[in-house]
Amino acid sequence: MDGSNLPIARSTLPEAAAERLRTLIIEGTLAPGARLNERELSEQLGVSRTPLREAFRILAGDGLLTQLPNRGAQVVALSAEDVRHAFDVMGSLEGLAGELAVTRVTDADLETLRALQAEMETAHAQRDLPAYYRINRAIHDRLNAIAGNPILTHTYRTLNTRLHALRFRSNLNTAKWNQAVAEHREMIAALAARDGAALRDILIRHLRAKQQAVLDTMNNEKTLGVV
Amino acid sequence: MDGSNLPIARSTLPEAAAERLRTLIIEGTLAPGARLNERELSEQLGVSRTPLREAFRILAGDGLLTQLPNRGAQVVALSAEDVRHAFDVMGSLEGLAGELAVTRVTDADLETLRALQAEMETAHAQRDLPAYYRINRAIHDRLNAIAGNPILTHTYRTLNTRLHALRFRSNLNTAKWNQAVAEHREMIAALAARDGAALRDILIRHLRAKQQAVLDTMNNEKTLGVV
DNA sequence: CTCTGGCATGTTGTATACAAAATGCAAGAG
DNA sequence: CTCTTGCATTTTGTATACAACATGCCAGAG
Repeated sequence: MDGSNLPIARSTLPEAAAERLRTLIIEGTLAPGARLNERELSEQLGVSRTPLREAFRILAGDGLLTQLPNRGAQVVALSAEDVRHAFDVMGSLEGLAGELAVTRVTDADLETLRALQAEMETAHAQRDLPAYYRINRAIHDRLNAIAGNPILTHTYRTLNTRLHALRFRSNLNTAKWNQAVAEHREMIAALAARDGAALRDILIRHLRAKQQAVLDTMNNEKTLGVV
Repeated sequence: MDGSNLPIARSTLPEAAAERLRTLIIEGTLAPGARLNERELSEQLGVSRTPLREAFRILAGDGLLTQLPNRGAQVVALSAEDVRHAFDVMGSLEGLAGELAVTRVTDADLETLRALQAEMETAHAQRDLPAYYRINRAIHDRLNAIAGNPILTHTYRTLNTRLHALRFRSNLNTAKWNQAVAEHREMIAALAARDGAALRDILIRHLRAKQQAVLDTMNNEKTLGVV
């Protein structure tokens, strides 16, 4: 047999339910702080309580739910402080990704990234925010892949998922957006130059700006009473 | 009511079972790669399969187990490559802890750390390895606490737990041990001087040495056929 | 002898029933 | 009117029964 054994993603009910709930949480359908009734949810999802409870455990491991004994599961509500902390950690991790990527990047990788960068510039010029987000994520995923450290990727992705619900709502003013796109250009330049320290600095700066944007949005919403 | 509401650690069966299994895995009673039979384990632990399966999900979230659909749970076996990756990430995280600690450390903190350092020197002089490990862990936990970032602490601790089983077996030759103690001295000096960059460098170097020790041990055991 | 197919057995996946705990409400005391 | 106390109801926790799937063995064909 050759190496082309495609795994066929057979999923179990707990995983499927967890995936579904994850989406509902990130999209905000299940709001932060909401308590999840097992019977009710199990009926809505069409599964029994047993696999649903396993799904809860999965999501608790992801940091999307908290579970209190005899009091059920609850969607995590991140405080501004939590966001600060999470971004600090993500910055460090992405900085490491940059340092590692520099030691492993190939010309083909750079080609791919430059293509993505071009797409990003187009999306930026056309003020296409959804496309921008999509490409942005693709670039950062790519960088993580080049770094070649699965544990790093997994850790980063988990933290990122927790923040995803918030970032969905982060507003990007023109100045910040311009800045972000410029930073992406710098990133690719540093990577091409194999300058790990520079890439690390840019990535940390880049993430700090994102952090600030999210915090500003949170603060705004709080002031306006949106949440 | 005053603020002294002690939480009373009421634990549920899944958490208790997970804790128990965690210990068994770290101590090596449940060896890496071992498959866990649900019925058998549930009888041994005196719980039914339902809470045990939730325990499996918890441990899978910690990265101590892998679960395959219809094929049960299995203790994770870390490859040398995995260890390398995990230590790289831990280094980055501990480096961040150092940078953050520098901005928040108090004189009282330094006093505590110096006391621990003195204990460590004693343990080192007396060649008391268990005591050394205990104090070493206390110092690193302390540093994380000073950094004041719960998400960082949690992420670090999770990774650390995964590696714990391995470090239990890492042999420390005299030269490496001397080096490690000296690095601890440097750490405290950098922290006292509030020199974040220096502290970060020391911590990363420190962890890289530990990484090498663990990898050497793994390699030895493999050569000798211990595992 | 080797390989395939199918059956018996064991193991995991899911649903459900029952037990235990928490919650909300209402009645009564202060 | 407010606070406490006990009960009814709801909700979560655990055990168990049954279904679906995987595994290993054996028989029979080639």
